[in-house]
Amino acid sequence: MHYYKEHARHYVSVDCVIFGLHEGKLNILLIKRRMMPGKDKWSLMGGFVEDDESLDDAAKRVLFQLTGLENVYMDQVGTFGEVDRDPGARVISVAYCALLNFDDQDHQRVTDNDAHWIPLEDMPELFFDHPQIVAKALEYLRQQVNHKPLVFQFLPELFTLSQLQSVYEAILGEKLDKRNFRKRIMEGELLEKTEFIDKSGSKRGATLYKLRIEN
Amino acid sequence: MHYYKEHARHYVSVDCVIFGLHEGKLNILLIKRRMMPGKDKWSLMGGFVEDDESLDDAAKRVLFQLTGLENVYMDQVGTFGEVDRDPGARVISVAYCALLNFDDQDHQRVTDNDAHWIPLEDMPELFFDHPQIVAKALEYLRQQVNHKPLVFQFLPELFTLSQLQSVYEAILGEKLDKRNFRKRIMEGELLEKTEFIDKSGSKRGATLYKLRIEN
DNA sequence: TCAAAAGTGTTCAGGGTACACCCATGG
DNA sequence: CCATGGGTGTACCCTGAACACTTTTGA
Repeated sequence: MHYYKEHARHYVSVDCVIFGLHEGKLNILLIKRRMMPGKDKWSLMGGFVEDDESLDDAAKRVLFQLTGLENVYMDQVGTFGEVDRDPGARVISVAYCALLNFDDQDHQRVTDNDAHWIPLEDMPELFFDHPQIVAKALEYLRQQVNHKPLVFQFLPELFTLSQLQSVYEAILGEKLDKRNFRKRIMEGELLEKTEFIDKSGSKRGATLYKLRIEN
Repeated sequence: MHYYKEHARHYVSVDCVIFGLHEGKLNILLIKRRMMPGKDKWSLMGGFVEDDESLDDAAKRVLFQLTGLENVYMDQVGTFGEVDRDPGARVISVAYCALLNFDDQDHQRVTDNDAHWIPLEDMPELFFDHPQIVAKALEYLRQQVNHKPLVFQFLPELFTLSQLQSVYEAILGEKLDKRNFRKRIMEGELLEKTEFIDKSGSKRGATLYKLRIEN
């Protein structure tokens, strides 16, 4: 069983593109790196994959460290392995995207990690190949949003149709027609009207909906 | 710069799901493993990522070793990192799919590697998590085939519309209507009629087409 | 009473699907 | 002359897009 030993071993990391919706805009959670290489530069939250954890577990751990959240929706979006992508050492990075409800996060943890929510449109310069990683994650999100029920990850359990529409609009970056949107979303039969009314967004009040079957 | 050293390093491999079209069916190139673990079992062709090569380069190298082909269309389809996925050692595997023209391969190399083309529908039991890798690659192929001009990778430079249609049918696993297919494919304006006629498939002969602009 | 968001239907166009026959040729 | 694959057009349906007014109520 000497076969494996002939070969190189590599640092493997996970990098998380964490999406959240804040003030009607799609935001990404970025950190200021506190260590070299890239100290004080903006980057994605990442971490190394250790011996006893799968890639998915590593991604969950990293997300938990930063936000205090578990059971968050995550998907692998690609793996980045250029030899020189990290100037400090050869690191192969598996990128994940995470979708979370902005209000659920543990703000203390986020602050402690020097992390900040940045609207997509104000994206600063990022370290390494992180711009490509973000681009890939965003492409993934936009492509999947019409095929999988991803949008609900951004919302609380109960939500109004207007809120739901604004999530779509934030992700796709375009305004949608209200009547067409409601017709389409209702045909899906994913939603269930509740008895509750949200009066926070309007004087008249809007019906709150929930997902019909959990997930 | 001691930061990296605290962390584990891992074997990283690439595994290639190599698709080709043979006798009207979608085939995958599989090998009988010649070494432990998994000796004499069917598996995908893979190889370890070395220090001086990117993931993409490693995938190209593996494909070249097996088929003698360069400049083959390849895409990354996912990364598999369960701790115990390889019983011999922890190996994180980046999966690629490759699409190639069956007739271009170097048969000698293929034979030397104990590789065999197997129709998708006759897939044998595969080692490790290779069944999931194949499933992911196939899902990717089917999803992308209507968005990217992947199908031409399976064909020679000149091809008939019937050949093109049979590629779609093999990938999607269903028969298509000839008139609708031709109408749709012609509206795309990707194809250019040539002066050449292929008499090998029929007595009447069929017009040969090529891609309008290279790739 | 008015501003601000909620809620609600119809029309039209374009794309996708279903469908059947003649053509050219080699054997 | 006939078997085989090559090549062609039309009718229908359904999905997706455009579009405007009424309702409710807190301030």
